Amino acid sequence: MEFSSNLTLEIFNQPFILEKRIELLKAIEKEGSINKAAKSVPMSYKAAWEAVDMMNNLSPRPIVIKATGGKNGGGTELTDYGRDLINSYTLLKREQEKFLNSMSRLVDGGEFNINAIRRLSMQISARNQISGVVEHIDHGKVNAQLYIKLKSGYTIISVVTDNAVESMAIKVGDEVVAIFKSSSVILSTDNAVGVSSRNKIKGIISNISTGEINTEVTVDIGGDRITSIITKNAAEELGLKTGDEVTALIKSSDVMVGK
Amino acid sequence: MEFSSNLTLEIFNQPFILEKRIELLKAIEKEGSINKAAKSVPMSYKAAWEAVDMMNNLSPRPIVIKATGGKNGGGTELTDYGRDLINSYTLLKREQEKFLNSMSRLVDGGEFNINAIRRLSMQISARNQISGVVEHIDHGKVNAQLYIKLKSGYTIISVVTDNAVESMAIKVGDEVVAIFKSSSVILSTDNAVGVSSRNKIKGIISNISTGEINTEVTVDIGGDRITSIITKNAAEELGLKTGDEVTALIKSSDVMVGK
DNA sequence: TAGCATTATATAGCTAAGTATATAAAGGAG
DNA sequence: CTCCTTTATATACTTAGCTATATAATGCTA
Repeated sequence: MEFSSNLTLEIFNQPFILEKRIELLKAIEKEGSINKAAKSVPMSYKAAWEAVDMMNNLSPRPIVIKATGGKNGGGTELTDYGRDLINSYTLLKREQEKFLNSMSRLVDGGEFNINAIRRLSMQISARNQISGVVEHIDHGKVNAQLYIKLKSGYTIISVVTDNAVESMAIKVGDEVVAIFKSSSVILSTDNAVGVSSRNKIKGIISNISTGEINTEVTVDIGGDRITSIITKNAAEELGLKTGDEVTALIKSSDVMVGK
Repeated sequence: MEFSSNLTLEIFNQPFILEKRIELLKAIEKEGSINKAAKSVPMSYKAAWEAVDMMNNLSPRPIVIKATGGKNGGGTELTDYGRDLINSYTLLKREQEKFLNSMSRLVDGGEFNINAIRRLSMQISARNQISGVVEHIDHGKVNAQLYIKLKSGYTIISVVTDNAVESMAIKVGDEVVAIFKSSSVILSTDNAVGVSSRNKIKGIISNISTGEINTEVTVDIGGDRITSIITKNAAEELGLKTGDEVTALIKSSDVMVGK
């Protein structure tokens, strides 16, 4: 069984953006006129014009600028906002397709139960959720070590059961999310060479928020941010302040993987 | 902005189940005939008959049984499979709506970025994902303690940052998922009264899978199951075997929350 | 000014999908 | 066997949304 769905974006309960209209907008960007765009999609000029007009009216900001008359008789161009809209829609559409695929898989696999489905759209309390690409998998007897390359260049190692790797079908090259609680992150002001934790990530403190007991430290590691919660005392002993270079230490077994 | 979507289930690339048809099936169950059902939806008999016929043809198993002639002229009834289908669809539809709502929220909140959206549909490697209801929240200075009542009767305590509680809008009565890694679960054969961990859950060992280094122990706690990974040595020392009563110990700070 | 390719607008016609309606076939109940 | 209410099937009509097409209006260019 396959699920499908036609993701439409509504404004004032009016269909605003849908698959076909995105195609039209793309064609307009390419062709420079509603006329040619309509032919290339293909659809009638009337339908195309009405679609464009409606979108422009519903949208808080214009999506296209239309010129009637003039050089080459005028033409129609996308605004920056319009281009943003296309990109956003494409992104959301892809994400929704992933969601529907997961649903199909659950139903087909006979694993159908409300709990399995609930997990499909879930927010997680863990503060640190950094996406990266699996660059290597070390299969052990029971556990597997995933090497996740972040866009900041660092590699985070996650230890999960072989079982999990299999059931989530994680392969090298997959984009995954490294998940760990902020309380699992220990900070060090030296290079922490003598510490056993596998993940040692250097960064600059971008924010310190001191509470009565605990202190929340945000470390910028170049593109991504890691949040650590340590006791107020520890923060004071280390003399942490914004701009300092610190090393974030995370036990690889504290890192979970999301896909 | 609002996203909407018309979730259709397809078989052989043919629309199979959609909103309207579910309404029809429900009406058939209630009325006992296509005729009356069509009137109550409302739609024409022809449309109703064709819809039912198509569904029955596409489905791997019949959805309704139709009798022509006989007592009261015959009638149409749902099969158990048909009823399952309605329930499943309703469930999936609700889940999809939740997903779309999350998308709307992300776009409206201006938090729009691919990472935020990726997280919407994510599987997590953590083995233990048990759903329950929040029965109490203890707000501390930095951390909050969530008391999650499982359907097995046990209450799991999770410590997360106040921040997370707020950003996920977790309230008493919400259905949430307690998430923890199997390696965070320690097992004890006595009642572990002298142990500091907040979560002590008694259960019966339903499965033991021994590897070369680690042993995976599944504990049935009455309705839910907890998976623990401990070293092979530890398992042998405790003399664990299927059917034994054990206590699963989980540090409350190792428990994350999903919603 | 005449030419142009476009936007803007109107109108006629087509098509798919539905409604409304009529009619045959079915088969148990009385 | 006749009655009853349904399924099963066919036909004419309606409607929404589209296409196809024609025509004005526009404003730069040569």
